[in-house]
Amino acid sequence: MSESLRIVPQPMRRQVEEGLRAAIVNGRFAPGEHLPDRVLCDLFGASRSVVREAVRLLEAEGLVTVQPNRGPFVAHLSVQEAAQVYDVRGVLEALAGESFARHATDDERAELRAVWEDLARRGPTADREQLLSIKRRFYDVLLAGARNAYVARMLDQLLNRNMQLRATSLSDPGRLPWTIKELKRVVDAIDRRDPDETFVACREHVQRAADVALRLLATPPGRRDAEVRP
Amino acid sequence: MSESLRIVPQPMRRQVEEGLRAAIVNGRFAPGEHLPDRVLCDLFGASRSVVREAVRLLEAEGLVTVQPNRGPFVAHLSVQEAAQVYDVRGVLEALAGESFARHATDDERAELRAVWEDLARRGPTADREQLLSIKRRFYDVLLAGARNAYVARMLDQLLNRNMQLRATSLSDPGRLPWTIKELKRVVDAIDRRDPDETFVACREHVQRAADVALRLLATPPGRRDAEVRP
DNA sequence: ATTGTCAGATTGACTGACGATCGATTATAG
DNA sequence: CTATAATCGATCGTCAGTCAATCTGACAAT
Repeated sequence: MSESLRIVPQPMRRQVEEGLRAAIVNGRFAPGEHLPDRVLCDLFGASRSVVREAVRLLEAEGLVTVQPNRGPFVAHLSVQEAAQVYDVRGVLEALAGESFARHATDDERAELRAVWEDLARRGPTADREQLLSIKRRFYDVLLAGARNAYVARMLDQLLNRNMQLRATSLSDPGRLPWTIKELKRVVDAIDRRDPDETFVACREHVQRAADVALRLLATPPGRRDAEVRP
Repeated sequence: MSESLRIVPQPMRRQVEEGLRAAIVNGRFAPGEHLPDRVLCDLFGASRSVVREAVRLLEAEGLVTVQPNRGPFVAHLSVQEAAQVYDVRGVLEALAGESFARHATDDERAELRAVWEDLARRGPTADREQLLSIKRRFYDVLLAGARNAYVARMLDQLLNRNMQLRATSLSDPGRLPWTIKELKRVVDAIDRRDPDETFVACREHVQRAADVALRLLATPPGRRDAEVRP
C-alpha cells in the first residue's frame, strides 16, 4: 500500500467543509438551527461561493437540509430516523466484518485482535476520549481489511450522523463490558474464518448499541438513570 | 400518503444537477471524461457558480471525482469497485426486504405481489424499457413499505452507480426467468412474514445479478455470447 | 533525450450586484 | 378586537467579472 507523497494544499473549500461538519457533528450547532451563508462566511472567513459549495456536500451527506429560498439548516434527527440509521449501520458493519473475515491478511487479523485486547485491558480505566480513540481504531482496522472502499465511505457518513446523536445527548456509561463481549464474539468469529458468524455478530453488536441509545433518546432528558441494562 | 400540491419551481441548480446526473448515468459522458466548468456552463446555459455547486453534489454521490486543480471527471467504475457496489447493494436491499416483511401493510404486500405477477406475465414479451419500468416499480413499492428513508436514499445512489455500469456495457438478456424465480422467493417469504428468509432471498438475488454482470464486465467486450448461465 | 521555459487554458477563490422569495411586522378594514 | 392586507428587511438564487495559482503542451536549449 504505497502512499503518494504528493503534497496537496488543502483547498479552502475542504477546510470549510470539514470545519462545518465538525461543528455539526460535535453539536456546536443545534439540530434545526439556521445557518445563513452570511454567518458562515464570516465564521470561516470565506466567500459565499466556497461556503455554498461546502454546504452542498454536507447536504448530500445528510448533515444539513436546504429549504428552498430559506437556506441551510442543521439536519434534525428524529428517534425514528435514528433507528433507521442504526439499521443501515448494522448491515453495513456486518458486511464489513464478513468481508474482513474473507479477505483480511493474517497480520490484519492479528492487529484487530490486538486492538480488541487493548480495549478489554485499558478500556475500563480509560476516559471518554481514549475510549473513542480505541473504538475508532477498531473500525479503521476493520474497514481497511474489508477491502471495500464503498462500505467504508458509507459507514463514515453514517458514523457522522450517529456522532451527532451522541453529542447532543447520550453516552454509553455501563455498556462497555457488553461492548467488549460483543466484539470478542466478532474477533473470535474472524479468527475462525467464519464470515457468516462474523456477519451476525457484527449486526447484533450494532443492534444492542442501538437499543441502548434509542432507549436513552426516547426517555425525555430529565430523570435519566445511570443503570442501563442491555 | 398525501403529497403537497404546492408547486415549487425547480431551481436552476437542480436542473443542472439532474441533467448532469442523467447524462452520466445514461453514458452520454464516458467514464473518465473530463468535464471543464466552461463546457458544462454553455451546455446547460448556467453560470459557473451553479455548475460548480451541482458538481459538488454529484461528487458526494460518487458520480464524479474532482482532482485538485484539474477539475471534475466522470467517475470510473472498475470491476473491483463494481463488485463492492454490488456487495453493498446486496445488504441494503436485504435490509429493505426484511424491513418490508416486518412493517408493510397488507395492501403493500398485495401490491408487491401484483407487481411481481406483472413481471412474470408481461416480462417475457416486454422490451427493455418496459422491463426496467416494472423492475423500478418493484423497488419503489418495496422501499415505500420498508419504512426506512435512509436505506432508500442510499439505494438510490447505488442504483445510479449501477445504471452507469449497465449503460456502458451490459444488459441481462437470458436472466429474466431467473430474476422472476428469485423475486418470487422474495415475495413468498414476505407473504409468509418471514423477515430472515426475505433477507437472504434479497441478498442472494442481488448476488446472482452481480455474478452475471461482473462476468460480462470481465470478458473483454468482443465476443460475448448470448448464453448466460447463472 | 532530458531539461528548461513560456503561453494558453483551467481551476480556486473573491467580489459586487440584481431580482425573487420568505417571515415578520405593521397597517388597515370589518 | 380580530382578521386580512400591505410593507419591509433579511436571505436566497443567480450572474458576471476579476485575479492569482496551477496545469498542459509545445518549443527551445543543453
